[in-house]
Amino acid sequence: MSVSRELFPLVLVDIALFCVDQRGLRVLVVRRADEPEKGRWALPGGILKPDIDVSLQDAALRVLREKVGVEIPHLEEVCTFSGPDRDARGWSISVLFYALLPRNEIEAVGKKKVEALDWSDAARPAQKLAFDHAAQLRRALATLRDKVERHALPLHLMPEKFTLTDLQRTCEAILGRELDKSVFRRRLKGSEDLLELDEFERGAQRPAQLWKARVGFQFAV
Amino acid sequence: MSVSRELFPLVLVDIALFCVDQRGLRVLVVRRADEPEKGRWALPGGILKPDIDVSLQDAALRVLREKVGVEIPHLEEVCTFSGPDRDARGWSISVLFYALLPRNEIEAVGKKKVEALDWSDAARPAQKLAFDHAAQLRRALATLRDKVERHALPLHLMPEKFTLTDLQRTCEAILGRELDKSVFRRRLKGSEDLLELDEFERGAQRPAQLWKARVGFQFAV
DNA sequence: AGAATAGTGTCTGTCAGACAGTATCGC
DNA sequence: GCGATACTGTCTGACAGACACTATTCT
Repeated sequence: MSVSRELFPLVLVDIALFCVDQRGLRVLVVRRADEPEKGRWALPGGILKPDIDVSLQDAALRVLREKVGVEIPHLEEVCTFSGPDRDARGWSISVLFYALLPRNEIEAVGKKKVEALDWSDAARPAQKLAFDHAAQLRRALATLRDKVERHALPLHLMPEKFTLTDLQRTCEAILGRELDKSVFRRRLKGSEDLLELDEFERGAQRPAQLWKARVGFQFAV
Repeated sequence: MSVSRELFPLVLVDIALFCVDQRGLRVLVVRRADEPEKGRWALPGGILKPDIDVSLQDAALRVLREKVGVEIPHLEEVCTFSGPDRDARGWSISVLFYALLPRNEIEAVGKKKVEALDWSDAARPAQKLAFDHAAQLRRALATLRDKVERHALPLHLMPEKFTLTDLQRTCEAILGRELDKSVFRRRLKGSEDLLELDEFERGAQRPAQLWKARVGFQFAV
């Protein structure tokens, strides 16, 4: 069966892949290898393939696997972007997701890939992004911030074991502001998703207790 | 230009159109006039038409105009539903929106339309809905409730002039629980979006002061 | 007067912010 | 001991819930 191309929009998925490193909250950007906008920086994205994807979320996971080389533990839909002029190929829809990458997997990103990629400042990306990806990034960041602001714990960004100070620094990186230690820890007392370990991280000063996320925890309020 | 149909998913928009009447929060359902699922009840929806729509939101407004016969003041995206099996026509994407219809425009709905439609209980629809529209309705309702729970005022559902008791009943209908009058009114004191009028609604007992929404108010927290 | 609805006042518990204070490490 | 980091205690103000109270109308 063949139909007119003009009757069907191009369907894409784009992903804002966030991580938190020493510099703060970062987002992955890749240099486009193909037209349109070849050579410019953009959020990783790709065309939906109905023959192999079973859902849009599945397509986003595949794109991350193919272009970035990692399995992502957490992916969430943000919203759609659509219209006749946002992509040179014609009427298009982008379904935007955001994903969270654990701190200990940052190094693995892009290992087997040839395309240039960069971890850019999520709030103020150094690169001018292609398409409407600057707006997409703002929306993804706002959605993520809103969730953490509403007291969801971004445990997907943490390694298996972490200290509460680690977790606080991660939240601060997302929100872009400092949190009060006492308030933060008081809130955590009521969390079902945190498990206390009998281990301590020994560093330069007083050892800090280690915690881990409950298996099957939800990134929710 | 012609391309294989299998490479392009069907792109649809569906809308949960809410109103509040004497019975509570209702959602519009229509009886499908065409295959697939002909004769079954569903949320109003339609196929994106890239030749006339300039965005998905625009497509949703057009569908409401065509199938329901009203201009909707407020439309908001909820999320997408996608996959190969949710529609008999093949791999499909539905972008779900919810819309709010002012109390005084309920009567106008479906006047010039032949298709059967019904205002169904939004929390417990009487009809068994086609496709995955039952899940879509649950998501739309959850999104709307979340917003009102977070103290957004559903002014889009109100007529031009209304009493605070009216507004409270509307919030209660959405949330499915009663609110405390004193708490509700205390909150409204700080609202920038409400304007006091020098008019009163005279009813069976003590007259109630009338209010109106600020022009250009946002349905936000 | 009494019922009904509109609108206000007040007590209380919870929780966030602020910040001081204590504990335990390395040096 | 001293600096640094981990962790706790406490005061306060904002606000939500509960509920009693006053105000104004109709019958």
